[in-house]
Amino acid sequence: MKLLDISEISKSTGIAASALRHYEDKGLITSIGRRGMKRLFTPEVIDQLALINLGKAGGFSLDEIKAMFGPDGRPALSRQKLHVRVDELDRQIQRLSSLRDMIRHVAECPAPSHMECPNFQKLLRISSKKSHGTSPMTPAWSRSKSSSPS
Amino acid sequence: MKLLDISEISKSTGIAASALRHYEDKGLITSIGRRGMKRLFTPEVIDQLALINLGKAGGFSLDEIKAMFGPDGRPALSRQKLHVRVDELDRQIQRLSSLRDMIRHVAECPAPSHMECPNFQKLLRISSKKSHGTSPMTPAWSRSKSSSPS
DNA sequence: CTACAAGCTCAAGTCGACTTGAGGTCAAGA
DNA sequence: TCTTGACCTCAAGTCGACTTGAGCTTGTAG
Repeated sequence: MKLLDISEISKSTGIAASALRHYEDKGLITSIGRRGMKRLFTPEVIDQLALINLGKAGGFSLDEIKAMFGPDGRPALSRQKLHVRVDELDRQIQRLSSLRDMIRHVAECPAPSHMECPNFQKLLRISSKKSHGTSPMTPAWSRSKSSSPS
Repeated sequence: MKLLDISEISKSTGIAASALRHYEDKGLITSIGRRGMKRLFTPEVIDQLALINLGKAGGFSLDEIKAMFGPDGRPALSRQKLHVRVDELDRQIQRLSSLRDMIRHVAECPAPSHMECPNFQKLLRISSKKSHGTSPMTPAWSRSKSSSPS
């Protein structure tokens, strides 16, 4: 089984070496040794990193991701808590769908100010209701860099 | 039309007064005047705040939200750009759905380490493929405080 | 009239997830 | 053997979205 050094991992995942070190510091991934001073990883970490990316895309913090599927591959959370996550995600998906519908509406509605459009108002009210379910979730997967098509 | 002061807005929306000031500083909402030194808002801002919350839930930065539906209610982005947002949201929804399925799987699969479960592997590969579409989106609506049911 | 709770401003701090920089180490090729 | 370039560590910096704190102002209840 070929062992990979940090730059190979970085190249094949697109994740910066500094970030990989950071992940190791935080215990999300593990290097299985060193060649000289350089870290060596098994190809397996590539999958783990895919999982980490997915978790991040889902808005979970590194600590949470670690708790859900640790570097050893064993979930450190109870079934119960995982199901809570699942429900949170379902709500989040609902919210995103609402938002998408509203943005689509904004893009298409000819009203000068969308706040005056009864249709828009309706969408807004609906989405407000929905979020009043159970969750105090206050997310924002901040895009910091990248994206932003001028 | 009754004018509201900052604490009334705060109470009815659950958003901290400091955050409301922050939003005004950034130009997301506008107070229509002062009573003495105290800001006065029209009830309309409550809707705007609902919209802001939705945008945040969608992972947009305050600047982006401002660009999409400004404090005056006029979208400052072209239809084109809004549609790009819509597509981004669709992809994000896909990602979240994948993640939800995987977490659900982790919660239910009896395998000692989910990475060894072919089923899980499959889910992971599928979700990796999907995100290789068009987007460089690297989100994470960090939960910082709140939530975390012990 | 005076006290006070509630607001205000402005600067500085916080939190998570990294990035950047300075200075050190080492395996491998010329 | 010497050089080099890839990697290392550790501390400090950055970014967004607020929060906190210090010190000031003011409408209103007593």
